[in-house]
Amino acid sequence: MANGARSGWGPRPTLDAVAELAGVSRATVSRVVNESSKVGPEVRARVEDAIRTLGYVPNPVARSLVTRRTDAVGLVVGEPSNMVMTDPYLSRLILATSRELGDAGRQPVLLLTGGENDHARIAAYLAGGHVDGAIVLSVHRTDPLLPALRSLPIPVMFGGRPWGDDVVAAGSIDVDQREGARLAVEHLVGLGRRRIATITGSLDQRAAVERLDGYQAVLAAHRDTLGDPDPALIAHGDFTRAGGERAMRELLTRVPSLDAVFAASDLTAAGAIGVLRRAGLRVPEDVAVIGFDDLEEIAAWTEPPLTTVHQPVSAFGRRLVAALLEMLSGGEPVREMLPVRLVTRASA
Amino acid sequence: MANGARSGWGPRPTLDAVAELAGVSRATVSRVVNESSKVGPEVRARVEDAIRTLGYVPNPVARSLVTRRTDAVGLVVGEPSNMVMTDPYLSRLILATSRELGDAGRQPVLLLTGGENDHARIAAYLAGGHVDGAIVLSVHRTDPLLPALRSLPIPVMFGGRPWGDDVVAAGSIDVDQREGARLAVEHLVGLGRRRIATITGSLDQRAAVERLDGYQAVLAAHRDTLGDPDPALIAHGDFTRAGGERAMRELLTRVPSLDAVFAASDLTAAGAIGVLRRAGLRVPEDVAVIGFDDLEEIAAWTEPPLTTVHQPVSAFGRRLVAALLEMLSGGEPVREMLPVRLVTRASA
DNA sequence: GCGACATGAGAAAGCGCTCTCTAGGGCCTC
DNA sequence: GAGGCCCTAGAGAGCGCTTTCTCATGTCGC
Repeated sequence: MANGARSGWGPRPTLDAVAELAGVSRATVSRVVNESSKVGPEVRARVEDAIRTLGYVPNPVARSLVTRRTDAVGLVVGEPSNMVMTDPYLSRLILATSRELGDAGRQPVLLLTGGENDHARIAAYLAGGHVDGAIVLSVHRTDPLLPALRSLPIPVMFGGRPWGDDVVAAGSIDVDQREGARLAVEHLVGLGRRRIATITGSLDQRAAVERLDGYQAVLAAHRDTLGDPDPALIAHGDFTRAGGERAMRELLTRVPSLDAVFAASDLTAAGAIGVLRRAGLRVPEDVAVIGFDDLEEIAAWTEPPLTTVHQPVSAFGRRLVAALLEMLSGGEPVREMLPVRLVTRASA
Repeated sequence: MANGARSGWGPRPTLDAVAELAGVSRATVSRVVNESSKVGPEVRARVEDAIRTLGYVPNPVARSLVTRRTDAVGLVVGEPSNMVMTDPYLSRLILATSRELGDAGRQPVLLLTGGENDHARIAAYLAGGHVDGAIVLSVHRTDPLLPALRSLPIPVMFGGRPWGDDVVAAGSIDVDQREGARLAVEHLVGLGRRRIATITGSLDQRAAVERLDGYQAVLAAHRDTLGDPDPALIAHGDFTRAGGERAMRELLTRVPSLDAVFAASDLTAAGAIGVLRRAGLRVPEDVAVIGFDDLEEIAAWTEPPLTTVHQPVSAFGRRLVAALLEMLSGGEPVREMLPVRLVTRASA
């Protein structure tokens, strides 16, 4: 009925049907389906025949009612209402993780937070036994889902450490954001740049804060040559291109003499480069620019190609899934930091 | 056990527990949970109390075993092995559809085809009663999943008409690809351009073929002013930026005199513009360029901003979901074509 | 050649929920 | 004031599967 009235959508054959056709008991069919070794070759063949002629497919719902597992994993994506689409890095991470789950025989169930009462629905979904565990990507500090995630009755892995992860009995994998920022800014210092600005990401995401931290750490470390850090060199973006443009314009107004910019994302960097060029400044001659992410679609195609901090997207997804699987089989929550590296192209 | 040994992951309270605490029968609790009207206010209150103190959450698995519905919908994305990430249009469509499903109280289950035996796993998943219906996006002609999709025991909606949709008992929504191409190329003709080239998308996707069709139709219609269509003006891309660059270089070699390009995607157009400018050609003065998709992140940020065919992403998702819901409640499969429009910016 | 033992297959008890069917009041009607 | 109704709540039968427990074989050792 829920399936409507179309032909071909009828009820599917059950275990009993197969059992009857094969002249065995339900239990035996179940054993065959689940590849238990305790079935004689002849009986097994008979059952397999029956399965084939009936086109039997086990009902996963009935199965998971008794096995208490669904082989599905929630993929929760914190989405600041309108912006998830805009972030190619996040898209890639989602897909990498999702593929990784598929390879592990787990069905990824994508859950986007963002709508009105979404977080309630999602929390209920997660708590309701629909999935064996969850992987959470890109939660924002203000996400109303966050409290619920802390007390979920299933294992949870965070991609990117959540705020206050010290109290969460969940694992997390993160890219070494601080180190990435450090590499980038050190590179700029090494290039002889003296007035190094930065455009941050949305500071309600921890990654943005840590990239800013890394930037500030380098500046502090080179206080002798660079002088006291100038707050005017910090402009706030939001990881987007438009945000990068806006911030770059601000910076240019405030500190026309700047000679380098460390942007919190490739998109931001691309926006910044656009503004710089339109302002008649040459990249990298007048202003060196470094991004963060190393997204093929962007970094390699800016003019000039972008020097940027490479984030290991596939490895990220892989580790996330591996760690969750460990937790699912009783292991302790994993905390891990993935290395980054600087990819030097033409922009710095 | 599947949940490991961590505290707090224990068994959840069942309907019986609630019933016992409230001093009523299971049936009554079920009625309260499902908001049946047949429960007296006093009893209802008692049950609600019990639910609250126990923190009861219904087990969806058990429920759907009897109701025969899961309230989940499969979101199948045909992924040419490595490339889904690269297509921002597809990402947006996925997310729009997914959000739309969420708003309709249906849980989107993202299924990416692409891996080795993925199609078998996915077909089994879809046929296995995990979801009530499916929405299929971006299937390629050679996708091994396609045959399986044709004979699924559940309602299916295709986003973008699949190859040979005439024989599929499924619905489809598509953007009017031909018309979009027609608008674009007519615009170029109207601008007085005479040697109008095109860069196609992957021709194993129907959208690419139809955009090419539209292009050819306009050229044929203007044969009197444009002369006989020149096959050298058609170069093959794959919707990506790199593909656009490659194709543009070919075109420039083959037909240096071209004065306009219709690209099958914004990404492709962006690539083409890059090549043109590096070749010392001005856009749009020397060569006018039109894209397809109208993705904010790209179209508005090329230099010059891109004239392009706008695809209604949100409406696409909305209609797709609405049509599937209709089928789920017994309606006939919907076939529909969404209108497109040309967005004129600076590149043509 | 008899008991001890694997080994393969069946019977049956659920998993947690929904939903029909049934029973018991209270209230209305005549 | 008795019969009939409606309304509420309980009993119980499954949904399709897994899994223990049990039993009937066939096999081996001594």
